[in-house]
Amino acid sequence: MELRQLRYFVAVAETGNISTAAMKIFLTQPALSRQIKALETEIGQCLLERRAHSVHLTPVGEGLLREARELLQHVDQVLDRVRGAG
Amino acid sequence: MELRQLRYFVAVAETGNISTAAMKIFLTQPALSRQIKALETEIGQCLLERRAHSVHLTPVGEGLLREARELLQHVDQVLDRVRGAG
DNA sequence: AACTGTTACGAACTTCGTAACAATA
DNA sequence: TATTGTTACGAAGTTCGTAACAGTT
Repeated sequence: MELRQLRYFVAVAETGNISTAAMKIFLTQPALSRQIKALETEIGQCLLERRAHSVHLTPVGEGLLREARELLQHVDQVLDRVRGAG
Repeated sequence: MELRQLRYFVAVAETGNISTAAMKIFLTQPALSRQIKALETEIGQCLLERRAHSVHLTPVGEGLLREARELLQHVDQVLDRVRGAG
């Protein structure tokens, strides 16, 4: 699991739509779609219900969204602390 | 900052020696040396004092070691929870 | 001389973007 | 038909290993 994938997933979850999320993070739809799928494969769980004009988080996806946000905040904390330690 | 780099850094910190750490994680010395240096560059802080037959953590490095361990535990927690959520 | 870490360069791997496709309103 | 997500394939970027180097005991 890579931090990049978690950041991508959060973007999709917040947008509810892969295309728009891809634009927000300066990526193309296919690249984003692939990374989300890779994350699902590694976790072994379905994170999104693919619908016609949007994607909807599964319960597992909702859980991961909360966890991912906390984890990414944690990463930022670490960076801030270490950079400030100089 | 990548999780991979944090894992590499923890390995070096625990071993006190890049060569041995590299073997433990099935990597070569140059690859490990580069990634540690890249981490230092990104953080903007020196993490290791390079000595003759070993490396020694700077105070900043000691701090990052604690933070990195916590963060990597956090990552494992997230994976366990999400995988168990199925 | 034997051990450490670093730098240079080409190979392997991963991710990316474009193009073509499938599905739904 | 217009919008969405997915799959295929070659290009770009990153990491890796080998080789050559520099420093310390």
